[in-house]
Amino acid sequence: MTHSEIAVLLKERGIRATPQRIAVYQYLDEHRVHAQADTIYETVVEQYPSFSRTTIYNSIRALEEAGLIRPVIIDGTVVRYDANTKDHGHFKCLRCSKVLDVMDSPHTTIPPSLTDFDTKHCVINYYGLCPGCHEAAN
Amino acid sequence: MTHSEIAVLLKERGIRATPQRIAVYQYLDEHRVHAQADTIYETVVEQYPSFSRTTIYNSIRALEEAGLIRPVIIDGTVVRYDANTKDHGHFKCLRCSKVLDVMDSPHTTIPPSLTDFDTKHCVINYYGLCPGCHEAAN
DNA sequence: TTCATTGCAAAAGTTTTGCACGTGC
DNA sequence: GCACGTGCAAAACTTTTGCAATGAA
Repeated sequence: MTHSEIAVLLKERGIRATPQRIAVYQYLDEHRVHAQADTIYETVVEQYPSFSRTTIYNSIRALEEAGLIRPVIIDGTVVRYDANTKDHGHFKCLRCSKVLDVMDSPHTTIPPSLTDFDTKHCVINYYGLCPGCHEAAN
Repeated sequence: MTHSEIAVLLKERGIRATPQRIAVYQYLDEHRVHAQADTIYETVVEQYPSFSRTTIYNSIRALEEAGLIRPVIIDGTVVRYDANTKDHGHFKCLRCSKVLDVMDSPHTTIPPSLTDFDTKHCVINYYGLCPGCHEAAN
C-alpha cells in the first residue's frame, strides 16, 4: 500500500494521517510478523531519524482505537501487533517463540456461563512446536 | 489447604517445600483472582516480612514448572497466575479489568493448518463487559 | 552436609507521563 | 489558526541477574 492510500484509510477511520502513523501502519501491513513496539521503532527510525519511541506508542494506540490494527496477547509481558483485523487465531512456538497466524481456527460459540455478559470478541491461542523446531527436537 | 498438605503436594511433584513456595501456592489457591506477581508479593510479605520479589518470581517459576499453577496471558504486559489447572478459558472485562474463569468453554479441535505442528495446548480468551459494567454503561 | 533456594541490590526491558514545540486539516 | 500530534527526558512498572548467606532434605 502506498503512503497516500494509507492516508485515505486513516482519514476514513477518523484519525489524522501523520507520516509517523502512516509509517507504523505500513510496517505492520508489510511485515506480518506480529512485531512488538520496539521492533517497529528500530525499523521505522531508519526512515525517519527523528522518530521517537513515544510516537510509536502513540501511533499504535491511535491505530488500535481506529480498528486498523489488533493487539496479539500470546506471550506474557509484551504486546505484539497485527495489521490483519480479520478474526483469526495465533500459534506460538514454545521453542523459537515465533508467532504465526491461524486463519482457520474454529468459530466458537459463547459458552452458557457468559450469557449475562456482553462478549465483544474471543481469541484462540495455540502453543506447541512449529514443524522446524519439532524436527530439531528429535 | 493447610501448609503441611501443600508441602506434601510440592514434594509429590518433585520440588522442595519451602515456606515461601507454600505461601505463594496457598495464596493462589485461596484467592482465585488471577493475581499478578506483585499482588501476591504484597499479600504474602505481610505474613513473611523478609519475603522478596525475587523469591516470588522464583517460586512462581518452580510451581509453574511443577504443573501446580498456570500462567494466564490475557492482558498485555503482565502475566497472571491461576491455581486452577483444569483446562478452561478466561473472560476479561474491558471496563473493570477483572479476569474470570470460563469453565465451560468449548473443546476446540486442531485446525487443518496446524497438522504439521506439535500443538501442546490451546487457550480461549473472551473480552467484553461483565454484567455489572454492562449495566453501568447504560 | 550439601546443594537448592532465598534475599538483596542493581540492572534490564517495556511502557507511560509531562511539557514545549511542531504540524495536519 | 487551532487543536491534535510529536519528541525529548525522566519516571514508572514488571521482570531478570549476580552473588553471598541461608535452610530443606
